[in-house]
Amino acid sequence: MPTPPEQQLEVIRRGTVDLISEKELLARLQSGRPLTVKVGFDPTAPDLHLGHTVVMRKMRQFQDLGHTVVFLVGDFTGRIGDPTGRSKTRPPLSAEEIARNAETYKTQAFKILDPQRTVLRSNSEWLASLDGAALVRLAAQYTVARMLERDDFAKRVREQRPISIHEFLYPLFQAYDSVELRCDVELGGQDQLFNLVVGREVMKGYGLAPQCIVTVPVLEGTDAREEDGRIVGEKMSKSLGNTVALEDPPDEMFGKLMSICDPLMWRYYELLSELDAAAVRALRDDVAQGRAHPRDVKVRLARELVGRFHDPAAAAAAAGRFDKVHRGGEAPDEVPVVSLRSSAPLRLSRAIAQAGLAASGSDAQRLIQSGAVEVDGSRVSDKDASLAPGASYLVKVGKRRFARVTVEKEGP
RNA sequence: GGAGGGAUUCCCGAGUGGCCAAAGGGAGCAGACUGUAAAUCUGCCGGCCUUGCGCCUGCGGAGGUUCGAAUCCUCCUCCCUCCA
Repeated sequence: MPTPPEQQLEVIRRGTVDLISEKELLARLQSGRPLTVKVGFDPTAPDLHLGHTVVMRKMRQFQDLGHTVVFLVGDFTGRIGDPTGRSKTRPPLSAEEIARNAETYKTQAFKILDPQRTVLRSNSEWLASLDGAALVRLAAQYTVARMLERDDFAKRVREQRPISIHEFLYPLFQAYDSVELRCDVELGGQDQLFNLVVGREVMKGYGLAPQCIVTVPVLEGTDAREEDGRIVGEKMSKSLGNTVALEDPPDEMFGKLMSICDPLMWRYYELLSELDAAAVRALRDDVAQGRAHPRDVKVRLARELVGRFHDPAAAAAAAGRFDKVHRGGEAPDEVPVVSLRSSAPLRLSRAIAQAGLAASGSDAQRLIQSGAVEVDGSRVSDKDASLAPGASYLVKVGKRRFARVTVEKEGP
């Protein structure tokens, strides 16, 4: 029993930024056939993170409404890199790497997507063999002036910074993917709007009905901060190191989520939580009125997300350990055990470095001098301190790096 | 094809012969404060050890000048801008 088109539109509209256009989309929904919905993913970052899940949840909604989602791995366009002015042409990935990344995508993506309604494709399938004539035809579909409307290009023109010709190919190729797949809808992050619009124009040039466009908000990374009541920060991205990866172990995922600033927590609730808007608003009111502690509300968020990508039991356990280690300052149940050998007293700085708690001996000395090191529960601030052989020590560096260091006597 | 500008420690960016492991900012780490929040303040921020006003590595690459070079000279590599 298919959902009525108007109702489908309602579901699709929820939480989106752009929808071009509702009228066109409604008409396609009314056709009654399953629509082809394309979403592109960069092949160089096989670690999916929470940022990806925003769009993936929207994909899932389409699937639940009976449509087909094409999970398109941009292995060919990945060689170019979406133009940012920074990126260099990337070396093509080997067939093995592509296959491996695709595999990783599959296992991670299906934590959210419905495998039955997902088609996995790679755009090298058709782009790698595109010949000169085809390229000319494609390039003829768009003008330089319109290309320069793109923010990033416009900015570089203004600043007289270089733009390589091949960067123009990225949006064109992405558009060509839509031609090849006869897309009804292309879905992406808000930052993709330009590329998606190019897709519409190019499709028209090929005599196809232009795809509808749906964009969702871009999730800020864990390092985003509040400024003048607004959230300011780069998008979540692996290269910026501000992600919460789906594959992060429970403790790590929990810890990362607890470290976000309060205003960001609401953003995450809005874009990632199962709670509906009203429930989130209620939580927000509770915190504002002092009825709830922000920390507890953040714990709730962290547990929900860890529970979804692992399981509720793991989430509860992670919460417990978090409390013990970070609130109580105790050592976790399992600390790495390191065994070192020495005949004479072993310098503490050296031991810390060898145990992997610091980058180098010099670094360890600095940490000791700044008061970051505890041995068996008491702070050591003498950089020349040493550990006697034949004993075991609990060494703590910083707030949460621990190791059980055993110094074994070494014979002559 | 012609003219000019540039390459500095993780990033940006000072530095035109010794006082430079190299200003300043960012990032990062640590301490204080906390809710392991965030913001703020403070410190650190190449490596090694026999911890010494010690040694080694370091300013695109290779040579050279000099008692001494990130700073001067030569060649090379790469990048950018403008003109055509």
